[in-house]
Amino acid sequence: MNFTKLLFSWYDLHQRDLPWRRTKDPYKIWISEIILQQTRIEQGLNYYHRFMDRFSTISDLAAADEHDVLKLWQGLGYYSRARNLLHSAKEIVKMNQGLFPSTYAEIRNLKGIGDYTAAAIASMAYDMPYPVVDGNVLRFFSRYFGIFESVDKASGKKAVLLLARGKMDLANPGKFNQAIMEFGSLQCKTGSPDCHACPFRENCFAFTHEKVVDLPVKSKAIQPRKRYFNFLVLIYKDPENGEIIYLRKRKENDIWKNLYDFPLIESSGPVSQSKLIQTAEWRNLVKTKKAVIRKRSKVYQHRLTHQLIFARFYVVHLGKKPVNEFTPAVLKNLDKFPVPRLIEKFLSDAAANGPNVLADHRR
DNA sequence: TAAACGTGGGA
DNA sequence: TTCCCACGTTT
Repeated sequence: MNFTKLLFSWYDLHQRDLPWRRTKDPYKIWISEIILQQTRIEQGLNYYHRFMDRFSTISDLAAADEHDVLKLWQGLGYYSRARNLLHSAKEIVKMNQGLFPSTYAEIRNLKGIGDYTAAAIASMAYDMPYPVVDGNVLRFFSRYFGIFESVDKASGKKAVLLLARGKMDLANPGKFNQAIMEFGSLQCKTGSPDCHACPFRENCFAFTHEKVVDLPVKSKAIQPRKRYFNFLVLIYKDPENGEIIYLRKRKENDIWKNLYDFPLIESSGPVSQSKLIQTAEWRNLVKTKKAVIRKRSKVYQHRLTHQLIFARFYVVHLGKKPVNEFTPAVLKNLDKFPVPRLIEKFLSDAAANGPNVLADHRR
């Protein structure tokens, strides 16, 4: 049996029924691919449904506020994916009257769409023979062909891409691509691949040479940078509106761009409370003498790929209305703002731990 | 081209 | 609990 036949008979038995597999709509495939890029299917599924309910067409998305797109994306991480989706939707409306482009080159040109996603959309929506090379395909083919170059380097990926082109079923590019990724994901797994029941075992280099555990080869992980965040959760009890909390929109080219957190004093190492309140930054943020530190949180550790963040939250009740550049929000509207997981976690802890420290009980 | 970009599953 | 790792694109 040839490669495609083996693959398809495996796929016909094992494929999962997922909404984006039942459509040829390039918009739906696009959205699902972007969500699934760095996200597991189980988690991505919910986001996909919510996204489609909220933005059912490209024009709907193009007309959205970035704030709302980020809010919908909250918790998924890699927020540039959401910003790029919006950017490209606007581009499609402007350049192509809202019609999704239909050539590989045009698709590939959209912001947020790289080699993998362009191939996925072109093959699944239009049945064009562009092989997808995602993490699953890299793993499977590096084992199957015995590729010992690092698959997270350009040369290793290129080698796999060339071999994938040779295997591609030109009659069914969409099905071939879905099948090969599903195979890598479910059968040729990272940890303990099910070689015993694998239809390709006889021709698999790694299996026949006992190199399954050695492949694929990856470059070594990088050391995360340590950062120390001292957040100031400034609360002012407004006579009319109740507690106001001050949020900061992150603008710089840094993590969580365009999401919200709190006024922040970043330090080069851990800082004690007594040292912190002596700093110029603290005095600049807490201008009034009538301020009370209501709570100092535990240190939250938040690990990103390249950063290890140690965060502490100081809940400060201000005695008088502050004048500052931050975004005021009443407590009940807090959940309208897109925030990173770290902030979400702090807020839910604050709400869960007895009397809400964010509420001002003084009279 | 190497580094940046987040989160969560699972060991 | 902590640690390690997976997942594509951009710059």
